[in-house]
Amino acid sequence: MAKQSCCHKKKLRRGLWSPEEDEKLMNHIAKYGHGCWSSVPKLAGLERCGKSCRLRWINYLRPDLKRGTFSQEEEDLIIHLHSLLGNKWSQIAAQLPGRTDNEVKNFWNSYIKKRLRERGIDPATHQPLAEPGGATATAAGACRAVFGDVDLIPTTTPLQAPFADPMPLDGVKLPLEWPVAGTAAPSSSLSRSSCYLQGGCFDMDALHQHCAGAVPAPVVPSASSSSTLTSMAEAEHCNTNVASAGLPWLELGPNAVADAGHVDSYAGALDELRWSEYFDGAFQAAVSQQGALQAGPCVYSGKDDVAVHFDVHGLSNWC
DNA sequence: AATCTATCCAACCGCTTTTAA
DNA sequence: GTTAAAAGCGGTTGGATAGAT
Repeated sequence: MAKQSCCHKKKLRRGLWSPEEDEKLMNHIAKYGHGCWSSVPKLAGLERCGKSCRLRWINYLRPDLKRGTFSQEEEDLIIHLHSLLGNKWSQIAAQLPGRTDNEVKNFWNSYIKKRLRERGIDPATHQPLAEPGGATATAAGACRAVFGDVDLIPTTTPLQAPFADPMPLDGVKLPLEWPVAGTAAPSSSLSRSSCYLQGGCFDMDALHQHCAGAVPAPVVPSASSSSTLTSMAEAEHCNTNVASAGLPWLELGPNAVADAGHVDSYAGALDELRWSEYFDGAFQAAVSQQGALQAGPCVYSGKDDVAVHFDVHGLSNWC
């Protein structure tokens, strides 16, 4: 027997949110925080289930959402993280300040997947698609993802965290003109606000201290916002001057040993490889050039036996 | 102008994990 | 240790809209 959702059980309202509902929810959270989500609809005067309220807040009403089109950097980062993490949308979104897992997932499914296929890359495996009559690249787990053996190496310019100034909950005034269904939030009201309701955001103060050369402060990872990786990138930005021949904030490097000099030591052409090149076909050339280096079928793998254990939170150990 | 098709994305569903009693 | 509730997550659906015919 199919289980009915909580909304069905209680005959609650479903579907798109009206501006009035949005306003009720925003007003409630601005005043009291969300607390226990299951009690929010009742307290806010909404005929919705708590789950629906939570989703609406996380995916649309949260003041720290960026919205709008994804930048090239964001796109590249999503692809890279997907190659490492798979469909862990929440973890991927956590590295993209102001983006939600739902947004990233939709972007992936509607745009990136298609684009990768156009470039002859299997979005599921990040390997070249099988050529008709040619060798398949996905031979039964013979290889990890295309970027399976590389690490994210934060370099000179991290993705910009959109909120420089933490906004404490006390006294928070959410602009009521934003966002209503179908309208984009005015950037002025969103870009510098960071909602710390329920302690759900990363600690920019700690980050700034970190950047200023203070004792590295633990940056609290959070599912609702950017966490360690971005923080790491920013820290790197502040403390070191890592030459970046590729993306300004990201380089490819070997996975196994994340030592300071590993970029230089990474074999041949890979250390100059950029995502744009990857998409523009140079990727294919790099594959052929690297052919002699690679014993296995992995396109980017120079160390076939080194398993990848990518732990986003573990990246804090890099500091 | 009308209809069809493709695309995008907000929201839902159901499962898993975490937390509290 | 057990159980129930809450929260989190990823997959999927369906409505709105843009573009093509």
